[in-house]
Amino acid sequence: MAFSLKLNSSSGVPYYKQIVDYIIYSVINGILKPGEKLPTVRQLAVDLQVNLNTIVKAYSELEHKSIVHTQQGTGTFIAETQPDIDNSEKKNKLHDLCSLFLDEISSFGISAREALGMLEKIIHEKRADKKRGGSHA
Amino acid sequence: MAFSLKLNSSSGVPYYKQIVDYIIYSVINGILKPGEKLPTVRQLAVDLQVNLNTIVKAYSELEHKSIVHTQQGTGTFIAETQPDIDNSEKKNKLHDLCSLFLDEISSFGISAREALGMLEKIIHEKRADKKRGGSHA
Amino acid sequence: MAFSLKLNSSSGVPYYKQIVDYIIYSVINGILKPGEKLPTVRQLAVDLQVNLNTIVKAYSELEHKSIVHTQQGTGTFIAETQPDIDNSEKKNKLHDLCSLFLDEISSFGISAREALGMLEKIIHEKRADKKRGGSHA
Amino acid sequence: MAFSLKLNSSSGVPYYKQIVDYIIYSVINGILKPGEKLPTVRQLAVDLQVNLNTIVKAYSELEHKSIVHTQQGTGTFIAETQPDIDNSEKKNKLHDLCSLFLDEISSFGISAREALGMLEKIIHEKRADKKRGGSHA
DNA sequence: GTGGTCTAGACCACA
DNA sequence: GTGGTCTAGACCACG
Repeated sequence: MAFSLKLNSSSGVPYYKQIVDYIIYSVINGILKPGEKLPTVRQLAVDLQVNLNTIVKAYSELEHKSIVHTQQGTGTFIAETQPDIDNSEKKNKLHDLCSLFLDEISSFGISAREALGMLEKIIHEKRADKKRGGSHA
Repeated sequence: MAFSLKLNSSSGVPYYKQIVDYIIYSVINGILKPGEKLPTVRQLAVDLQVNLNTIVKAYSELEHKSIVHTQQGTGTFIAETQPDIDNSEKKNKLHDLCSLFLDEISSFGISAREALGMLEKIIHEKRADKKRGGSHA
Repeated sequence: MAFSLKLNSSSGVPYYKQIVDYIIYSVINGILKPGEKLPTVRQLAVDLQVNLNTIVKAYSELEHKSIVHTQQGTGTFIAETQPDIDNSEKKNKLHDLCSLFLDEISSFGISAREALGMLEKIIHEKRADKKRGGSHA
Repeated sequence: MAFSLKLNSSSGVPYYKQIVDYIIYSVINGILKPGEKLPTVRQLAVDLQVNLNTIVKAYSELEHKSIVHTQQGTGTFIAETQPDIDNSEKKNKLHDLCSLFLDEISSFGISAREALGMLEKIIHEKRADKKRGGSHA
């Protein structure tokens, strides 16, 4: 079945990046599983109503990141082994990013409470977008 | 006087936006005070080693946001009345920062749920630090 | 009997070429002997879990190179006379392998000069090993 | 000045890859130096007589490999810090690749001497190609 | 002027 | 049918 993704043409985020982000998000959250076949480039182009090359670019990006694996003539698949940062390193990275984020917002006079609220709002919006999408076209 | 600003050429954030952000940040934090004169576009272009048009674009943005005020032939000044940095501008910045943060963590294979957990943990730790004395940042 | 061949889906080398190379390799090294019957295309397709057409293409290539010989309704056999594997075929293979090798080292930031030096060093070591007895690989 | 590169349309190697390979080769061999500006995508497209998008693809590949660095509106530059594998690791990698290469050729009944000859021939051809090119168009 | 993105449409290699 | 490459040409953001 097609993706539940609707491209946002007014956000300024390039289509190809929205597709990349959506697939990464889906892999992280177990919506797409290792080995699973992605839609063909042509099919997804039709579904999302964008040019074929835009999908090609998105899939290429994902291949560069080792998130998907392409076999010519066969299709594109979620990679069996996801490039997982080893656990302790991941935890460090997470801590650093979060710490940096809190520093940044505080330098703009924004409270942590406000930031958490905004984060939850954005996450919620993204989920809603994904649920909503797919019924168009 | 020159700014203490170093442009980051590898972050992907456009120069003009880095300049805008820096000046807003400085106003919020009292580093630049209402009525204070900003460097001329030419001077700042030389200091930051960027194209003149880049500074022009940054100053225009700031003028558009009513954060600075340009007097023909005299220069550019921080506006006497900072209308709503606390409202619309801060909210925009907050949204941008949060969105960027979510992008970043997802590119490291970290889920939003994990990040929120870590943020809350860090916030909690900081609070505890403050109560205990907070001298060791 | 089935081949001891595992197709590598991540190498970028097309399946049909991997099969061709494997059979040529087997003929050169006496694993497959002149007149010996190859698996049917159907059987090999099942064994290697690839599309039937992939085997057809591989066998065609081999037939074109006069390495195998197909008898309608009977099967495919290693040709009785291996005409010039030692000449044109070997030369092609040599060129391919060398070209691939140079690509690989350059993608690791290694210059051709360095590689040639290392090759000569290894060759020299192997010769010395052989003279001393050669029992340790 | 333009590159001394002539695209080979009959080799089967995609244009964009020939360009990537050429630039990597040039960086490794000090022909292009860190910080040096590459031709604009439009200029190179004219010089090599290929479509602009082909150059864009080549430069993108190089950016993915962290070999070049792009600043929108300014141009594309050889990265200041080349992604250098640390020295001991590089040496190990080199040894492994060479060893593997020698094993491979010997399994095809090719002698090391033949391989070295072919390698030198290919290297020589590549150099000649680069020298020859650029005078056309 | 510089790169970034997108469209429309074509031809080729592989399964 | 599947992805890979390439062309021609357009519009946008940045410097």
